[in-house]
Amino acid sequence: MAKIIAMGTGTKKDAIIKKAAGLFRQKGFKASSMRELAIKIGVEAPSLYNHIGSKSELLQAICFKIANDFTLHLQMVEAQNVSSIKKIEQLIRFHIKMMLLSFDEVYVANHEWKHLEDTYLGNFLDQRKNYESRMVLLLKEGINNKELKNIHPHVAVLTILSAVRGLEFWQRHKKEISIQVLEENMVNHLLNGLTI
Amino acid sequence: MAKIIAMGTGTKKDAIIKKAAGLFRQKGFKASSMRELAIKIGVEAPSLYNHIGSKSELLQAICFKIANDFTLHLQMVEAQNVSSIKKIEQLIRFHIKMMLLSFDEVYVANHEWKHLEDTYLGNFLDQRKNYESRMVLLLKEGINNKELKNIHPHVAVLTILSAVRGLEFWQRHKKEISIQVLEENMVNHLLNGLTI
DNA sequence: GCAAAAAACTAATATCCGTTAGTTTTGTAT
DNA sequence: ATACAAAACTAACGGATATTAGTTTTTTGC
Repeated sequence: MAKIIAMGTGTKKDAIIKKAAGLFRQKGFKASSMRELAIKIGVEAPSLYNHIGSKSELLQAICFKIANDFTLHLQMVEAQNVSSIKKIEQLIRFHIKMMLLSFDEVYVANHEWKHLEDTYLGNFLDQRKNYESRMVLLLKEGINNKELKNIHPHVAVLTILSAVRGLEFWQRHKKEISIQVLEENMVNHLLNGLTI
Repeated sequence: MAKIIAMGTGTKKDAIIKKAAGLFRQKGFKASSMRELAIKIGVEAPSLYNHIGSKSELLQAICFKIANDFTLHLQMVEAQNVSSIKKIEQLIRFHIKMMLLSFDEVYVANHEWKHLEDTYLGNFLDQRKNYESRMVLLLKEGINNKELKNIHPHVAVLTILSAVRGLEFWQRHKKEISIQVLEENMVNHLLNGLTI
């Protein structure tokens, strides 16, 4: 019947992964069936296997693409010669942008990584842990430089990462709040607090 | 074989719900099977149906119990005659306590509500929305009273709720960080920020 | 101790799932 | 036009799932 790849660039596999991200986000990995995915693409389920190896492979592709994006960005920020506070601000803004530009993928990486196969699961969690640790280092640096209060850096990282992750709920309020307002408010809140 | 209810108070159904919360948190609702749950309880799967109506009912019980706890607490706080900032602080501390004391249940309510049946799903989301709105009102009150900066109250609520929800990750760092340190740091961060 | 009720068990059903096998259609390069 | 490759299709399989029916065991109240 119809060809999978509609137009533009990117392989057919990429098109499937993109649709899978949308489906997995909406229904969850386990509750998403290959038959459903096939319908979304306009094809019978077995036809998908001409392009992909397995359902699991789709989840892997999504999770590791996102993990890689964040790791690469962190590397770039670390190499800069600016204040710790500027570095942290950049990380926050990048998280916000990623959540807005690659919502489905980030959401899936955040929520469905549990269902990665064991070997990939370990790898994924290691990458997360590593990212977190390096972010703690940045916070410690800021505390030592007296740029930041003497807070518990690990808790602060937890708070920041959780807050930006929560932007997934912002999708509900898209119409009421612009990206700019959102970004400035959240950065300001996380860095400077609520109190006067 | 063995009887389901081991000891102490609470009906047999309660015992099943409690174990279900643990299983659903660990594996996710869809990936959790009634057979697995039965094993955890030490019984054959069909025996569960002497005490519960369906798998879905378990999820409903968990989600609405938690939603109710939060709504009741909010009601109590609203009725108090204290500053807005004190009220918000109480909410934050309650979220932290709930996350630590009823981890499985809160986690499931936060992550698995998607799989509620349609009629319950709407009800659940309404309750969440209502909670959020009333929290926004508290923030607005604080801004009007000049207790708080002139931030966007909706974004601030989003940030706070996301940050406390992120305490689920704290389970990984239980040994390194005490509850008290965690609570004081997070409250301070969310209210007063990181910068000096 | 005995009857009634509660709760366990075994067996089975219908449904859905990811995936494979084998075949046919479609697209492409000469 | 034709041969080859890519990608679609249909049919089907083996396994897992929630749940029901029917039966037996266990507990409880007197």
